[in-house]
Amino acid sequence: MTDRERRQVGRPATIEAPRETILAHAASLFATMGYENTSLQDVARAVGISKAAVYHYFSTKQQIYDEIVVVMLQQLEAFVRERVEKAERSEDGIRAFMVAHATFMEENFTEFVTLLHGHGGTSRVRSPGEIAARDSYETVLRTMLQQAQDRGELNIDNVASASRAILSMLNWMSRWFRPDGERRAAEFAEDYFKLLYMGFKRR
Amino acid sequence: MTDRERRQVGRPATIEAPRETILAHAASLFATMGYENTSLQDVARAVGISKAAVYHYFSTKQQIYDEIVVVMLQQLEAFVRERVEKAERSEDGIRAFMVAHATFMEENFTEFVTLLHGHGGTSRVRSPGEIAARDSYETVLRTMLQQAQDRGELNIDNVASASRAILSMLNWMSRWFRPDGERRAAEFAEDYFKLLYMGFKRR
DNA sequence: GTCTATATGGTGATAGAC
DNA sequence: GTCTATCACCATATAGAC
Repeated sequence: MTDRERRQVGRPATIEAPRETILAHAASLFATMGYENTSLQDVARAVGISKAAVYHYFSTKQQIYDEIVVVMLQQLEAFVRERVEKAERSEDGIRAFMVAHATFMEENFTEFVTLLHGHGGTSRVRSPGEIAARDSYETVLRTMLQQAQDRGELNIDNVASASRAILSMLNWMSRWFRPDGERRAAEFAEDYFKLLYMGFKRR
Repeated sequence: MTDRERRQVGRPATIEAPRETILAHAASLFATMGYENTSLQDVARAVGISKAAVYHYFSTKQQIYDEIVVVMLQQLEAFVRERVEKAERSEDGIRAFMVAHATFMEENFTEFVTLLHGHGGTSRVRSPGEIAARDSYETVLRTMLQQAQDRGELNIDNVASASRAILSMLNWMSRWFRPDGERRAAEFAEDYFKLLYMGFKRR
C-alpha cells in the first residue's frame, strides 16, 4: 500500500504554521498511544499531509519529540514564575508553585504527558536542551525553599528532599489525573500543599 | 538473517525454570530499553534460546509484560504487609510502609521500573489482574491512614489525598533513583516520611 | 520443547519528479 | 514544499521437522 492509498487524497495539502501543527498532533498521539506506538504515518495522516512532508520540517522522529519537550518546559517555567512572583509570604509562593504547575498540566495535558512519560527505558539519552530546561525549572522551586528556610519563615530542614517530594507529587498526577474528571488539577495541588504545610503529626 | 545466525548456536539449549528466567531477562530489558524497543529476539538472545522457544512458554509479548507486573505487585504487597504489621503506633506503620516500599523497589529495581513505567500511552489497557493487584496494594495504605485518623492518633483530614501523596513520592522515585548511587532508597523514604509527619509550617 | 524457516506487514527514512 | 514510490530493515507470530 502506498501513502496515496492510505491518505485517500492525491492533491498537495498546504497548511499554515506547519511545524506547530505537526508538533500539536504528534504530542496528542504520543500521549495517547505512546511514542513508539505512534508512526510518522499516523502523525502525517492526523495533520493531513504525507510522511515525506513531515520530513521536510523535521529530520527525525526523535527531533519532534525533543522539540515538544523543550517548548513545554520553557512555557511551564514562564507560566509558573509569573504566578510565584506575586506571592508575598513563603508559604504562598510554594502554594502558588504547586497550583500553577497543576493548572498548566491540565491546560496542556497531552503535551505534558508526552513531556513526563516520554518513551524508552532508563538508558534513554536526554537532549542537552531538555536537561537544561529541566534544571532551570527545578531551580525555581529549590531557590524558593532555600530562601524560606534561610529566612526562618518555614521549617524545611532538607531542601533537596522537600523539593523532590513536591515535584514527585505533581509529576505523578499526570499518571492518574483525567482532564474530564470532576475535580480540577489545582484542587488536588491545594490538597497536597495543605498536607505538606500542616504535616500529620498530632499536636 | 535467520535465528541461527543471530544466536551463533544451533544446538538446543535447555534451561531450568524457563518461565522465571524469561521473565527476569525480559524485565531487565524492558526497564533499560523500554518495552517497545525490546524485541522478543533480544529476550531470546539474553536467555540463550530461540524466539520460537519463548513462544512455547508465553503466547504474546504482552503476556510476558502482564505477568511481570502482577507477580511484582503481589510480592510487593506481601513484603510490605509483613513489615507494616510489626508496627505499634500509627506513625510507625506509615513509616514502615514507605521504607518497605522503597526497599522493595531497590531490591527489585528492573522489574519495578517495568511495573511503574510500563509502555504505551494513556489509552493503554490494563489487565484485570493488574488492576486487582494495584487496588489491593493501595488499600493497605488507605486502611492504615483511615484507622489512624479514626482513632485520633494522627491528623489526616484528607485520607485519599494523603494516600495519593505518599504513593506519588514513592512511585516517582523509580524515575530518578539509581541503585548504584550513594544513598539507599530507604533513606530517601525516611526523609519523605519526616517531611510529611512534621510539615513545614513554623510553630 | 527446541529448533529452522517463513509468513505477513509495518517502520523510519530517502530519491527524485513536479 | 509537497508528492509518489521505494529502500532496507525488523517486528510479532506461526508451521512443521526433530
